[in-house]
Amino acid sequence: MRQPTLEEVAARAGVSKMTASRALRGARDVSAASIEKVKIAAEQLGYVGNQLALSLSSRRTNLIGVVIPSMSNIVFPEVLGGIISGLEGSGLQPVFGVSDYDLDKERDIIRNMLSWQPAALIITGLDQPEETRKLLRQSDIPVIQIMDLDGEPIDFVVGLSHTQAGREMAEAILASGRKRIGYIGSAVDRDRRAIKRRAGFEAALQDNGLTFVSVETSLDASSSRLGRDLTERLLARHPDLDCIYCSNDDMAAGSLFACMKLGRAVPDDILIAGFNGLEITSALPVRIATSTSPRRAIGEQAAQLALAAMNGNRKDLARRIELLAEITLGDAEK
Amino acid sequence: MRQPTLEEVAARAGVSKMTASRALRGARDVSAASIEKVKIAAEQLGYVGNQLALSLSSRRTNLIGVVIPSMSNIVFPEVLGGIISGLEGSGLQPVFGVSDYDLDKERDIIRNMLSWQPAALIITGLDQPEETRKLLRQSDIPVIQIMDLDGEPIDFVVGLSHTQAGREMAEAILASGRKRIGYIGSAVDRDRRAIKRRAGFEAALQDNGLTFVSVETSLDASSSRLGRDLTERLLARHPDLDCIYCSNDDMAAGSLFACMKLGRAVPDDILIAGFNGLEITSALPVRIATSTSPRRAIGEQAAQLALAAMNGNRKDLARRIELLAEITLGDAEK
DNA sequence: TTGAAAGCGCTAACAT
DNA sequence: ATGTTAGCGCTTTCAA
Repeated sequence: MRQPTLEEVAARAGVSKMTASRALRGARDVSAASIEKVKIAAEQLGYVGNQLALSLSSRRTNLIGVVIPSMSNIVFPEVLGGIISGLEGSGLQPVFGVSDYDLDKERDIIRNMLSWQPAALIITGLDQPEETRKLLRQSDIPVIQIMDLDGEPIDFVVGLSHTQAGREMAEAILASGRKRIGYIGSAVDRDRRAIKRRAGFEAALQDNGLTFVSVETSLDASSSRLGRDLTERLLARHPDLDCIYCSNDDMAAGSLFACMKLGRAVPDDILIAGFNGLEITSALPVRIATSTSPRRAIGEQAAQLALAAMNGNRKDLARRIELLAEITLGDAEK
Repeated sequence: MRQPTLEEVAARAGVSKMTASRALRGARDVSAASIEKVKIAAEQLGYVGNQLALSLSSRRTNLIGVVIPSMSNIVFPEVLGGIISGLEGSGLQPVFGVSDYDLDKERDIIRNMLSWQPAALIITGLDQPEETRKLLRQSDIPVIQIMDLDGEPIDFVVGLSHTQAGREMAEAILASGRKRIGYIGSAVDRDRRAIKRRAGFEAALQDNGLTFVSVETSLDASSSRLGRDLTERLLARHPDLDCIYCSNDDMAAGSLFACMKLGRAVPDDILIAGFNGLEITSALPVRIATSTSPRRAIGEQAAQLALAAMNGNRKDLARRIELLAEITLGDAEK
């Protein structure tokens, strides 16, 4: 059995398609009697409407395309949560794609999304290759890039500087007197924001005449297990480290667990630092150092920016919205 | 500047709309010369295509609607990952909605999704009220319910019995000799699968003449922080517990952290049990007890079932696919 | 306040 | 191998 169409609703209500359409959309210029009749008919038939026809006809959709690099890192679902909440009540429907940190895949996803004529696009990062940027520029729909800030946005960007976040963490750690610092990294070939944090961190070390004493990295995605394994390897070679900077909090949690197993006192003996301020950092037996990324706020602001760009004048809107990461040394805080 | 249409591509290539359409879709009955001309024209114009028109005209979309209850519990993004992977190469595009465990919100999301004429719908749980079920039955598209197994599916269900998972964990724990068991629960008003696990666990206790010594619950969403706080409260009142069953692994991790802070030996002194088999359980300094839910497999199988139901004969497909949770007592394993 | 006509951009079905 | 016609289900536009 086919879905009933507007035409059938109209027939049953004894009015024209147009009157039925207006009644269902809550237009003003319709008599109360018509509205009543149409609503009843729609209810009886179980009318649902057809967005394909609606959108094709009206030449606009209520779709917002969202592309994130990963689903298995809780940070991105949290950003999505922020986007959903920022879109609440707007009638806009987010559509997601996951790129697996693959820029070619990202381009394909974006191309596919564009064919749905979305009202706006929210994509992660600023490092899209020219081919993708061209696709987006041609489309003429507002593009909001999120999470990063180090680079040039296509239209708008909402994020934070990871280079600076890395630098600030290094400075705080150095200020606490640590000197023999190691690094553990995940997905080192593709997590571009982690690479920026590391670069910022290293730049600050260099300013102080230091470098990482040792580095352990992997191509695997970040996980607490990986953090634990890389830490064990790192400490086996360099037991005298007094700090480990981790590519993110998943890694840092694992790093902490490794230290606990090895009987290393955190943070007195060795300081563990991550990035994101995941919920778990507030429950760990020891508070590690971390920068709390405003990821939910990024999602919300991006959603609101998308709404504003769709409606108002795009030129009037701020191109760059910088949100700050809040740094803490955890239990090593003086 | 408007997006170029197929008509414009055809004109530039010097062929009809239909030939252009066929060429772009890789149809057989088109000359190599036409294909070449059309592809070049499309490339030059930056043609993207319009899925709205395509789907309206062909009366089928490549959309799969997916409704999950939460984004902040990593389990559901992992299911989405499984769905995405199961859909890979099929040309199908998942569209997500998050219900916040709210059945009214879920109904609205489903209604909205139906208006996009999806090829199939994947929704979480079996506990939809009659109104939602009616909506889905009327739509005549395949509905795959996931995660649960305790109840009657609309069309298909892929999941596991949480009642049984709870029962099995209780039996394993009792077999290990524990007798004074407490429970901590999150989102107790809405996490219906956690409620089923608890019920199964309690049923097994009862079979052995036992009950929970004490219970601490909260309306808040599960988190390691909540697990830690509830455990502290529970142990303050009942320091003699020899086991705590937690609503899930996030809670259990927090519970473990609380025990570590309190200097309680896990698992010798007190056994901590959760549910899901989250990645973190493999990195914790102590292995807790947990049931590893096959959540990624559920996503993949649901996706494949959706594909099969769209193409083949729905009647030929298994209505219920049961996947098993793998139980472990962690370091308490004999 | 209501309706009729036209058309959104594409494909199915039927030509040729 | 290619083109023509009709139409998907709705809204826009214009007229009444």
